[in-house]
Amino acid sequence: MKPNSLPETHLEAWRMQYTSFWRVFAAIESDLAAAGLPSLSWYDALYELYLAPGRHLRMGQLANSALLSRSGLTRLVDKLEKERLILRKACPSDGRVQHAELTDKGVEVLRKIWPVYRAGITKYFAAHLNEAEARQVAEIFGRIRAGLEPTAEAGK
Amino acid sequence: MKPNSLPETHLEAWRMQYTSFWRVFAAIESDLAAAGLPSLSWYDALYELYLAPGRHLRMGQLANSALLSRSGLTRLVDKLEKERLILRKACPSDGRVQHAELTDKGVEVLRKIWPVYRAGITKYFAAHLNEAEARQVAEIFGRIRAGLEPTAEAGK
DNA sequence: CGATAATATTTGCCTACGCAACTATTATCT
DNA sequence: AGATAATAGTTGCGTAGGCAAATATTATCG
Repeated sequence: MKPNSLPETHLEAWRMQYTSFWRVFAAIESDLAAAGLPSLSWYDALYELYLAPGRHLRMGQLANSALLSRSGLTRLVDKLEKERLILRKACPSDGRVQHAELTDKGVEVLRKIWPVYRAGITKYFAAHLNEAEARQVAEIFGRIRAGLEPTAEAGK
Repeated sequence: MKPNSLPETHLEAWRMQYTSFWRVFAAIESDLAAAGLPSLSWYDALYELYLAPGRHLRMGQLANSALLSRSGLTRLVDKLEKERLILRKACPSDGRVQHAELTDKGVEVLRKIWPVYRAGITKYFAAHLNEAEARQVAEIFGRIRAGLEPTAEAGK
């Protein structure tokens, strides 16, 4: 597709996705706040650590996974560390590197957030999709995401 | 769908949309900044005014359309007004109401932003969808959005 | 081996934006 | 009409997060 060619249908798809995303996102954040829980950025970071082997990641990797800039991640990790949800560990083999490691308390918090987050995803998003549509959305947005993976920048 | 029932497929759809949205959004914002252009929040507000009959809207309506809180919109309008892209007009029939009205200079700025925005949508988003998929995405996210329209809150 | 470049993280500074409180105006109730 | 409630917008204040510069460490090149 040429860079200046954007069919009306595709533009409409973008617009719908754009506005619906913001509304769903705001609704979920609002539910979390109402339940006295931390916001999605905390969840994202904790969850990425939860998935990581050994429950730890380098700061830079975590920044990428958690969709933050490096400086943004540093501040977030400061707060998570102050709450003892993660801890920083210097890397023995490379003095420049810090690892963020999920604590048991961090796992607990993940488990507290998830029911509210899941209910929000269900109510605001999933309730409007049937099974086939969900599969298609996952596939389509998987493709879109793959076009922008940080590692794909090599061929730039 | 029960609020605690979230099939794996639907969750995967959410995750893909979530991360791909943030990446595409960041890429477009980055392109705009690199071109010395204002960010999408400016575009959104100006464009909503452009669409509105008479090219003006009440502050509250504009806040909804532009996906901002009322206070956030007030600050944004302050900046747009300072750049003469819009102007505030008191409503003659209701002293509480202010209208934001798009100026010709505002239209010009919209026209400057659009090519870069369009190229970003095309490259990062639309290039990965065929026609049928685009139609489906528009329809699905239209449904999702409809579930969260501010006006739909009445039945709450 | 020493100078220079590259890399990982942090810090200074700035902007965007939300919530709650405030002001001004209009609607409602008696 | 007068008191009270509702509504529209703005402002005070706080937090999140980005960019560019600073720092610390490691890799590379002569």
